[in-house]
Amino acid sequence: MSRRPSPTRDPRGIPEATVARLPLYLRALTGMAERGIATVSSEDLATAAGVNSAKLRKDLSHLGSYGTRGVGYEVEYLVYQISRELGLTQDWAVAIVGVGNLGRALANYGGFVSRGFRVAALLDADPEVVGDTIAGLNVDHIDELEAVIKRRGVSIVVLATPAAAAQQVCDRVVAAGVTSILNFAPVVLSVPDGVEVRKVDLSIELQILAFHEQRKADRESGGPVMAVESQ
Amino acid sequence: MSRRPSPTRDPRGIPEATVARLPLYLRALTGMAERGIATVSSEDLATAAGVNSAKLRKDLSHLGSYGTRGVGYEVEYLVYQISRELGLTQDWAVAIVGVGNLGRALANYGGFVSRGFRVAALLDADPEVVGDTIAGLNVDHIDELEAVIKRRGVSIVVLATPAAAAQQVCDRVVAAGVTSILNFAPVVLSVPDGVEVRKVDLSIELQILAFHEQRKADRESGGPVMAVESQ
DNA sequence: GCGACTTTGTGCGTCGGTTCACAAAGGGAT
DNA sequence: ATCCCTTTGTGAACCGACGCACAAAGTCGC
Repeated sequence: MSRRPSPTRDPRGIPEATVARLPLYLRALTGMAERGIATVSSEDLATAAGVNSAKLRKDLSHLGSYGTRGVGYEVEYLVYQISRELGLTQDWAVAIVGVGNLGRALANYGGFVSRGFRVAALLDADPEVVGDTIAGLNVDHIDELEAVIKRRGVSIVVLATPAAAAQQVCDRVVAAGVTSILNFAPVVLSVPDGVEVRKVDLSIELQILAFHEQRKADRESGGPVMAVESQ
Repeated sequence: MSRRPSPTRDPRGIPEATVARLPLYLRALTGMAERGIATVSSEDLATAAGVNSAKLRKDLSHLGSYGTRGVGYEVEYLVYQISRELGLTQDWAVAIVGVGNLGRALANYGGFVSRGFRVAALLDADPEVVGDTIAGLNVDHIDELEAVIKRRGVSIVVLATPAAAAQQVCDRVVAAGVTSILNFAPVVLSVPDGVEVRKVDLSIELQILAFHEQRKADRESGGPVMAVESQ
């Protein structure tokens, strides 16, 4: 299903890995623009973004041919092109569901709303917090979910609920027509095709770090003696 | 440098992609254990974790041969094996640097400390918050960074500082001997080899969602009609 | 004790992504 | 106007990861 022709790539089909890096390039570029830098080479931009320069050039080549050989890329122009490609020239109404510690932090997080995004609604089930004003926004009751989504044109929902509530809220959000979800709850959400879920899981990140940390510790103590291990 | 023999894989060399999924399996398994499930098939566990069953079996096979053909995996035993592999049988002291909205949320986040992790220190530069008690922990001044890390045996640092301070704090943390960092600041940290940095970037996740959202919108409106665009 | 059934562990083809290395393209100096 | 120098854009080899499909292995019922 939805097989791709494969030999000829869809001209607008930007690889997922590239999409994930474009925001990185954008951030580096806006920093440069603010410092008054007019043009930049792939080498310099790659260094600033922490990637390989060949990768950067290939990534940018998927958007079009926006560089000038022998010179580099015009910073302002590239900022515009990447912004447009990422859909940041329009602004997106974001709703945050779950106003616990994390939801509150997200609502107040400045860089979050930086470019193209606007927190348009806060929702929670706890009567204790409903009606409160956080980051200049009133907290609505979760019963209003569907109405709020429609009325304020919310197209991206951030889930910061307890794990137990996440799937249920997710279902309602999807039923209300939302197709982009950023999930902070530690559960695997199941959604129909066509709905994009991205997951941020602090606990998993820590566990991955612990794995590598343990590995290093093992290598140091038992390593040199029984120097087996990948040799 | 550090070339791998490649044909014969290091027996302890677990693929990075696998490591990233182990915490997912672990979470599903602990849930099952709590519900009193004794054994589970790769099919069921895979469904619970939201992955393909072949992938799950291959992942687990990297840890050893812990299943029984015709039966499945013993839940408790597998929990132990994965925990051990991830290094969760010991506990890790974590320091959170930057006690703004996000740092505060992290300090209070329950699931964060779930298994094997313990928030051992909070640090900040702002005299206003230094001395406060958050989540039962005193906030120390950033000047104490090196001393606190040594004294409390911190091996993982969470950076929740403003972007401008992140690299500087990172350098100090690394100089103090820490080799595992979880970075929430929207900057590309540069660290020496051997230091593991994982990055959580809310803004980037949103931008990726916006890209796909715009794509869907394009496809619906202009897609079928003027399907040209770069053709 | 044996046969049928279930489920694991894995060999192998495939695919997306990364990197190298270079030809093509443009700018600036003379 | 021409040549040299810089930097882009990309062909092609390489590499890890994914998923199919199946043989090996072990259990349960009779």
